[in-house]
Amino acid sequence: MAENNNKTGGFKRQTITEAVAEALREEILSGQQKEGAQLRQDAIASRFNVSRIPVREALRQLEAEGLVTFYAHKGAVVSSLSREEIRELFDIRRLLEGDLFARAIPKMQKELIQDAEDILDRYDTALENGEVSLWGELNAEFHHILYIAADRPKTLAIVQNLHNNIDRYLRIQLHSAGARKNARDDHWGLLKHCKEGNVEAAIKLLDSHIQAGCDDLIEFLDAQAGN
Amino acid sequence: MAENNNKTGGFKRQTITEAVAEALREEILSGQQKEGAQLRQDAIASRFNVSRIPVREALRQLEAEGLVTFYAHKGAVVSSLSREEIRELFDIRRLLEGDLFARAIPKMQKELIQDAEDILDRYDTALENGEVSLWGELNAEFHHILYIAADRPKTLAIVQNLHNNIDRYLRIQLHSAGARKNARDDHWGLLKHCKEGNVEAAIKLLDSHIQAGCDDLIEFLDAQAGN
DNA sequence: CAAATCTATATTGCATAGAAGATGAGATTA
DNA sequence: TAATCTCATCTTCTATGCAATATAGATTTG
Repeated sequence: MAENNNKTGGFKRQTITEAVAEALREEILSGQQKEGAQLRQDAIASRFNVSRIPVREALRQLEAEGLVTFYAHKGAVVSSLSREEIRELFDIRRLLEGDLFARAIPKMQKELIQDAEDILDRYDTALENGEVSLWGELNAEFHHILYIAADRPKTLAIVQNLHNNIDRYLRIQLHSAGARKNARDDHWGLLKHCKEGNVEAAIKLLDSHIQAGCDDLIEFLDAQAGN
Repeated sequence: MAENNNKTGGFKRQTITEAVAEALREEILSGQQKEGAQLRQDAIASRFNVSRIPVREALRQLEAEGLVTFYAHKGAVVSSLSREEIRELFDIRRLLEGDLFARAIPKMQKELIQDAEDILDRYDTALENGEVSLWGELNAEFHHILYIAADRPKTLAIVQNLHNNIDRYLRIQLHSAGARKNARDDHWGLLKHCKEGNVEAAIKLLDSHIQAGCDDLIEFLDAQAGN
């Protein structure tokens, strides 16, 4: 607990509440805490060597983000999404990310496209080496860099939250090699359209890319539920 | 849908945290707590006759909703939005509400349209009688009923949150009689398109309706800042 | 007189503890 | 046997208190 002790020169002071929120969020996103799991406050508190108060505050924040659900006097559990809700979140993504992408493409600088290219290269090597956790990170990083030039912080925050609510399901689906390869091809295609400034083609591809991801995921979940 | 009529003493049907969150949210939405206002925990706690713990948890939730901002060791203040952020939120509304509306119109039942009509009638009388607070409520109720048939809870929740972030600015603008009358005409037009099942015209009108609201608001804010 | 430093006070952040509500196993009854 | 009740136990929920931090005014210093 001595790592928080930045008395001099500490620009960013983090309270315990925020640190716990971040840690728990990461655990949920990574699937370490699975959907429906009970989040017992004193267990979490003793795991982080803090009291239950900052744990509770962190859980309230995650509740507002949609990642956990509170039941009065029964505690918090990791939220779960129905098929319909998953589809709905993907539909919202198509709308918002399409808008972001269309706004971003005309404003992209060369170096930004270069950065995106670097990410895709690393993505490809991660794919070959089967580094699953890296794959997810780079995928998120790539999509993020595509939208950053749009300069739309509020939209980006919503999109980020949508990803936070979906990612733990997507992570399950990473086992589908076919989906990964399709995603890779799509990504290079998206980048090509960016370079050429072809907004219409780019958006169309993004739309089908997200839709395909959704369909793959649902199919995977159904298959998993059926076995 | 928040009828909270127990002002003195104990909150009963919820946890105190949730009750405080609801009450504070309402105060911010209504403009009773203005943007930039310091939300001192002790003052709020003693005002509701509770301790600071549920107050802090409520504030964390409102933070995640975007209504307040925490500064470590300095406390929470009511969030404020720049012109650009306001515009952005309205743009997101156009996207999401357009989608909701398009999905809802084909599924609307007669009685639902009747309910919407009733709301508009009450809206008109409220307009004539100058009942400002009622106006805002009915406006929200009308828009909500237009989207409910879409059966898209996640989208609706996001839209609801967008409204929560915008409404206190809109409420300032209610003084513009012209805007109110334009809104009324738009609303009747929207309902007419619903009855006729004319999705395309309905969406187009909704889009310009929201856009006009945004333009009016920005203009109003600029004029107010300039005086 | 201005700038820096110190001190007092107010406010937040967190821990501890006890009250309130939920859960489940064993006892009791029909 | 089956259903219901009771009680012990666990967990959450909230209050209280203390420590850490920020802020403003007073004091000192150059």
